[in-house]
Amino acid sequence: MLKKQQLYQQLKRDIQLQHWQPSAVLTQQQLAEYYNVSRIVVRDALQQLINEGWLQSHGKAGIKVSNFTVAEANELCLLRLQLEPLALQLAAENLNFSILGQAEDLLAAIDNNTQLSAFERGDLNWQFHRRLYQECHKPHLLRLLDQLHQQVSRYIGYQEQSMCYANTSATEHRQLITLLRAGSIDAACTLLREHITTATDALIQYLTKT
Amino acid sequence: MLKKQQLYQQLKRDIQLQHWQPSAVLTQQQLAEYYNVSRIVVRDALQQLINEGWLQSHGKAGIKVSNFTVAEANELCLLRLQLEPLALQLAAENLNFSILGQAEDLLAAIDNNTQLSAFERGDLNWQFHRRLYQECHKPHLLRLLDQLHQQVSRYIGYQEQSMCYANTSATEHRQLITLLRAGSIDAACTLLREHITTATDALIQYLTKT
DNA sequence: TTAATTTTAAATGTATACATTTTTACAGGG
DNA sequence: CCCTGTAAAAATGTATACATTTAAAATTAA
Repeated sequence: MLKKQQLYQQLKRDIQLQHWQPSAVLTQQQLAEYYNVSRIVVRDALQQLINEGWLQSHGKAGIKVSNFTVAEANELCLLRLQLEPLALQLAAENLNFSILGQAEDLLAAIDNNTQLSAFERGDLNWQFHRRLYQECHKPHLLRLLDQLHQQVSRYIGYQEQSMCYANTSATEHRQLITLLRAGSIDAACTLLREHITTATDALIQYLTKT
Repeated sequence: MLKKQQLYQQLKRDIQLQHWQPSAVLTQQQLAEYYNVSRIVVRDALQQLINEGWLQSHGKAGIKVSNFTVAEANELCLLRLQLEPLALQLAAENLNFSILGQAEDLLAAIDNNTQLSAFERGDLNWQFHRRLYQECHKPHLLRLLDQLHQQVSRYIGYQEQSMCYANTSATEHRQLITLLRAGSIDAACTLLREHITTATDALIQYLTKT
């Protein structure tokens, strides 16, 4: 595999694990030494991570790890509420039983594996949502949704401890599929909105508690 | 200035001017020779342009210039309709006379300079909208709006010839300011929606005509 | 002639080396 | 003691060189 991609993944993971603390200042050289790759590779990975919001280039002040605020969580929630139901609605007319089945398989993969790490569970979780949205066939909308998900996934290190909402999440996913099968699009969108709000609330509760 | 940024700007401009035709296949080496810089610089600029949707990496098939479709124009319109009025609404409570004045100055800069190129006019146009949206103080929302604008600005080469809607645009801008001054937020949002739709229609009309 | 396989060329990824800018540290004057 | 200006050092931008992969061409066998 490409070293650039390896480092990119590794950096994301290490940020999620809070190995690099928020607002820590990183330099290309540091990282090149630490991960034992050339600075070119580091530069490529950094630019990508900056574009995706994991890092922030404060110009001369160096590169900082983006930190997390309640305000940001609320903003991301607002944007997801604005775009995800839209995607679901547009996708609805293209959702057939085959696709819904694929989505259910992803849910099964989560439930059947009690050993999954928070990261793997988070990935599958998004794959589930994404599989449904995908059928809207709107590349730009999907791109924005992917970006928003990236932002949210930055918090996943925090969520690992506060796993309390995992069960309600699974239930809501099942309900969503049921509604879509029945063709109750509006109800599905409403449920989705609640789902997003619930997840955000759990996260905010955790953030404010610590 | 940084060479990377120079090349980045130049490439965007050349794509807008259709110097590099849509779906043309570019290579790093070609571009490095053509623009007389090292491949490192080209790589950096390309990655950024790929992230912003100007180019598409087809893996082994090389890098292609994104082309334009009516479907894409419609999708971008849909997303703008979803997010721009939201930003305006959120910004509304923070808009004071000073900020509205600054926005009007930008409009004046457009009107007073009949010599402006389509690019410069497009820039100022966006600066006007952006100045208003900015007051929503939602970094992620603003980031998404910037991205959407980037996508739209890719078409500007096409718009240059079809300048017909410039006048109505200027009028709508004035009305928008007036409504905001009067505190008629909802009316302003409605007008904004019409504004976006009008601009998109003009573009689509041009795209389908040729 | 075509299909397959080896060889060759070219493009991209990566590393090292050099240049330019920026930061820091320190010395001397106010 | 602080301020400032200059020298040293470190970090980043850029170029060149090398390595690896991928695409193309050509040669050979069926």
